[in-house]
This record gives sequence, structure tokens and C-alpha cells, in this order.
Amino acid sequence: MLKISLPDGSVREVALGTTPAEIAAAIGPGLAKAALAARVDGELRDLTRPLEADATLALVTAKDEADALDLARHDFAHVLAEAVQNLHPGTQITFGPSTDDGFYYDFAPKDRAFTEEDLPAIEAEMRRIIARDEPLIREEWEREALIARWRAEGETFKAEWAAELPAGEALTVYRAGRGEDAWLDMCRGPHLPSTGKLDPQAFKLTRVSGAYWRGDQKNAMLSRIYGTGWLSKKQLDQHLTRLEEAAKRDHRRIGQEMDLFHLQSEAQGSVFWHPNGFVLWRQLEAYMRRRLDAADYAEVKTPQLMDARQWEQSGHWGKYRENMFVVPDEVPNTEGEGAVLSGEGDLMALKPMNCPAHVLIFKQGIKSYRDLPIRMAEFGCCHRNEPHGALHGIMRVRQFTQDDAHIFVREDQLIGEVQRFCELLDAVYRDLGFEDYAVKLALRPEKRFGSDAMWDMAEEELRQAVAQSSLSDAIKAKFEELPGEGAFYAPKLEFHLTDAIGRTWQVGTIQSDRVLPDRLDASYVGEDGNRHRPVMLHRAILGTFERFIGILIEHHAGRFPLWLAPVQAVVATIVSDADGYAGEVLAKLRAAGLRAESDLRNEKINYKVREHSLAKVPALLVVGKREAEEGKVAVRRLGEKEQQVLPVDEAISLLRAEATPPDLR
RNA sequence: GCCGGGUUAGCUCAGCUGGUAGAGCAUCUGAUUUGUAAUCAGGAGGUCGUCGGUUCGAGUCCGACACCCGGCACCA
Repeated sequence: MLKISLPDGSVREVALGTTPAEIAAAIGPGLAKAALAARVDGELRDLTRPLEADATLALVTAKDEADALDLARHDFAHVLAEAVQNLHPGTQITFGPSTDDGFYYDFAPKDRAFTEEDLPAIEAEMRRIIARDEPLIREEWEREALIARWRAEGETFKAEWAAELPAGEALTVYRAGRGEDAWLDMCRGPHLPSTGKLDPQAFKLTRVSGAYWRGDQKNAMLSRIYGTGWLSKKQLDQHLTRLEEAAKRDHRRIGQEMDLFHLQSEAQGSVFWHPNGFVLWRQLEAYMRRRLDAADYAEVKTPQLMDARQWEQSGHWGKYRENMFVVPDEVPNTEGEGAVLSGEGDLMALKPMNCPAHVLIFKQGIKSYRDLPIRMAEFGCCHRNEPHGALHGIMRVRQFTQDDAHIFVREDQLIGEVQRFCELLDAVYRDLGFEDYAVKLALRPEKRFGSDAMWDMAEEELRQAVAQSSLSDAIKAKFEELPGEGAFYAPKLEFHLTDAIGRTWQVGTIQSDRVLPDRLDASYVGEDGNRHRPVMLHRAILGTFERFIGILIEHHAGRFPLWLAPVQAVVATIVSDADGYAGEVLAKLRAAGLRAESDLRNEKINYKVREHSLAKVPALLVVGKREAEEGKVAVRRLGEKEQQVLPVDEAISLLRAEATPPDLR
């Protein structure tokens, strides 16, 4: 007999081989029906998997939403695969997990990749499979038998996978339905007891795409079908609504609507900032400059183009050449038409990073240990020739400006500097409206430079710096380590912002680098009179202006706080008799340093209110006859239905206070 | 770079199986002087992404290229 402990503290004695489903049935028919899976000693398992030892058992129902969702999504993926093979015989199955909001499955199509036009038929077939309520039965197979089976069915990807699963691990197969011809997939499980547990109205196939087998560019391109899956139609509808809301916040759409910037094919991947959008940039840059000044950074400006030899020395030519824009250094051809290289093989390259140039500044003159730390900042404009498919609005571009800085430190200063950086970054994010962000430590990658001892030390330094910093407990609680994600020369701290609708974006970063100072022979004179290598901290808070502004746009959905808003106030007249007065109000607003416009058009006030509201102008100052006579304005704030009638000077001083950047309040 | 989809007026989009283009908004003109999310009327505006092909005839069919979108890969 086995002793099975239940969550209520009771212990049941059951025979060896009893299943959680049977225990659920013994407890009650309601539970038996609601049970989706079991947690056995904390491990999620199939309801029908026999118990083999004393254990704690918790039955998983829809109330355990995280588990239930994950099980359902995984099952949707299987149902998708079965549906596709029913409709498209000859399609090979490969791999199909659950995701954050649904699931996908990768197929090796027989002749052509799937398109969105295939999806409705596949959805219908999925609903038929769910309606058939096929039991999902777990089986353990011998490796050779399984490989043979997959080969016999022409499932070469599954056969490859089966052959490579680690020895000693049970090879499990799930049978959908009963009998010899039931559909099979190799899968670690667990699964719901049957497809009928899925809500046929709670999923939707959303898109198709390509995906490399095992995520490797060198492998075959598979055809992936994505879906979103939930426990109920209501949840699905809520999710679809969220997606619609997110689409309305898309920075590309708002950028167009608010006339912030545009992109065009003649300058692929580079942003044309319009006057409105560049206000955001200027405010952000001025703010960062004040912050950096206060934090003892010295600002520099370095060349856009440098000789290829310099990039060879820094190591970029070897490691980063593919992503660099290389420019021939040409002179007129004295012996004929056109131009020729100025010297043999003379090439220049646009900088993809600012770090080498900063080291070159560091190397001018002799540096003493007393000079360190040296904090060198640059709003550096970089060019990287990103793969075409990577470009995305203003978030991923080929020309961008980083709020970059390099801090040259002695070993004994390193942790303190990283800590100082974390605190500066925290203050900036809070000022900019992002209270909620995550810190991640990217650890040594497989291919790396330097000894294990160096990595042990470098990783521990960053870990310590975060732990010792004054970041809030909430932020520290979310700290996470990412094995294998570090740069080849150093571990890095990554700072991920969460926007208003829950998406996260990596923006800030800091990494300690002992390689580049060495390659470029940077040194300082130590207390002992000998030359020493400084450690170089590469760091950014916003990351790039382009991406950060994109995030700000989406975070605020274009409704910027007053200090950032491109147009802060519009004076709108009700009748043309108020035009003169509106002009006076406008002049006062501008004299107070506010970005203001007037709208004297011959239109109804309803029309003007609607138009400026849609343009997301934060403050609308309406003036009619009454206001003109009384020296007042009717202030209507964006998003509010009510207006407040105030004396002009009072309205202006309120707006002015609110328009003060957060660091100057 | 790879897979799939797309590109029609300033913007958002319609245009069935080929017969040389249409709406709303914006713009312009006129009327209207208006009190908090669209006043009315009229006009103008497009070599349908580029190049090539099929055809008596191409926005529509075929091919190449460019760019965009969704993913994948990439992201010092």
C-alpha cells in the first residue's frame, strides 16, 4: 500500500499503481470531473499515470490557472498537429510547445509552407477533434522501437529527435484516441485526460511563420502555426481585446498620427524625426545631460568615421565586420574617370559603437590611479547594418544614438561604480514613469574570452553590486540570471522595462570589460608606480533614443506627460471676436516657456475640441467672449470632460509647474 | 538573411473571374460666428512600389527587384 498525502493534510492508503484520477473519483464525482492533472511531489503529471511510491498529491483543476492554462495550451498544440496531419497528409510533425499566451507547432510541410488562408479549415478540424473527446494516453516506448516507428511513418524530424534524447530518460508518447490507428506524438507531457477538456471556442489560430528546425539558421526552414489558447471564450475575447488595445498604442501608428517621425525606403532603418518627435528627443537628451552632469560624467564627442585599421585593432573588424558600414576613402582618379582609393586598400568604417574612440581619448596623456574613475559620456550616433528582417519601426534601426558612457575604473572601484550606476538608472526610470523593471544578469556564454576565474569574479561582482545597491526590494526580488547570454568578453546586467500593457523591453545595460583596454593598450600609473590596466564599464540607461522614445510612445499611448508633450497647450477660440485675446494668451504661454499653438479657425468649438483631443494635446485653453472680457481661460485637460475657468496667469503658472522636468521639481 | 503576407490619392481603405480607378477623412473654395469630441455646399487631387513579360487590352495574370508587415535567425 502507498501513503498518499493530500493538500488538506489527510493521508490516504491506496494500492500500488492507483492513479490520481482514481483518487479524485474516490474523493468525489465533482472533483473527478474537474481534475485536469495531478501534482505528485510537486511534479505535474497525467491523471492516469499510476502512482509508484508514497507521495504528496494535489489535484490540478481550472482553479490552478497557471497549470491549467499551460496544460490546455500544450494540448491545443497537439490538437493543432493532429488537425494539420489529417488535412495535409505527408506533413511532418516536429515540435509544439505552449507559449505565454498560447501555443505553436512547427511542421515540415510536404510541398508548400502554410499560409493564413489555411487556418480556418485547420481550426474547424481542431474543433472536430475536441468534439470527439479523444483520450490522451501516455505510453513509454523503447528508443529503437520508437525510432523505427517514426522512420516507418516518414517522420524524420521526430526520428532524429528520438535518437538524440538523453539515455535514461523515458521516451514518452501520447496516443490521441484509442486503437492502433490513433494519432501519436512524442512528448514529455503531461496532458489533459482528453481533448474534450478543451473549450473549442477558447482558441484561435493567429498567424503563420517560418522557423528553423531547432532554432538554428543552418537547419531546414519549417512552417510554424501560432495560436492563442485559453480556458474559456471569455478569456480568449479579453486577450483579443488586449491585442487590439496594444495595436492602438503601436509607436508606428502613433508616430504617424501625431506627426512625430517617418521612415522611408531611401534611408531604410533610419528615422526622419519631424518637429513634434524631435521635441521628445530634445527633452530627453536635455534631461539625461543634466543627470549625467550631476553624476560626474564628462561628455565627449567622437568621430563618425574611423580608419579600418583602428577597427582591426579593437577587434571589431574580426568580430563585427558584417554589421559595419564600410566606406572607401576615395580621391579623384588623376589618370582617368571617377575615383580611386586614396591609398592601397584604404577603407573607413562608420562607428557601430563608441567604445574604441573613448579608449583613444583615455589614452591621450598619462592617467594616474588618482584620476579614476573616469566617466566618459557620449550621445553617440552609431550605424549598424542589421539584417533586413530585424528592422522594426524605430525600435530596431540601422542608425541610432545611444546614451552611451564608458567608465574607466580600478579593480577596487568596480563594484561601487556598478552600484552607483544602478542607482542613477533607477532614478531615471522612475522619473520617466517606469516604476516596474527587471534586472537580469547575463552569464558567460559557451564561446568566450578569458579564464574561468576571470568569469567567476566578473559575474560575482555584478551580482554583488545589485545586491548592495539601493534598488527596491521589489526590483531585487525579480532579479534573474540568464546562463549563456553574456557577451563573449564579459557578463552583463540587463535592465528590462515593462510598459503599460505588460510587454518588456531591454533598454539599459552595464558590462565590465577587461578585454578592450588590453587590446587597445589603455593603462594608468598605479600607486606602486607601475602601469595597470583599467577595467572598462560599458553602460547605457536609455539604450538608444530611438528605441526609448518608441517605448515612451507605447507606454503613454501618445498621451505624454506635460514636460514631454510636443505641443503642450492649444488656445482655441469660440468666436472670431476672441482672436485678439487668444493672441495675448498665446504670447503669455510662450513667454512662460510653454510649447503652445492657437487655433483661430472658423470652426465650431466641438470640432476643435475633438481635433485637439485626437491629437493628444494635454491642455486646451478655450476662449470665447466671456473669457476675453474677464481675462480668463477655460482649461480642458486631455481625457477630461469638465473644464475649469481660471484667470490666465493662474492657468499658466499651473501648466508651467507641471511642465517642469521631473529632475528640476 | 530565411518563411509567409502585403504595397491603390496626404491618411485609412474598397476595387468579383483582365476592359486604362472609387469612398471617408485631410487639403482648397464659398457660405456659416459657432460655448466643449465631426456645420453645410462645391472643387481639385492617383503614370495603382519599380522594372520586365503575357495579352487586342494589366491596378487585376506571370517574373525579377525594392521596401513594409508577422514570425524565425540575429541583436557587443
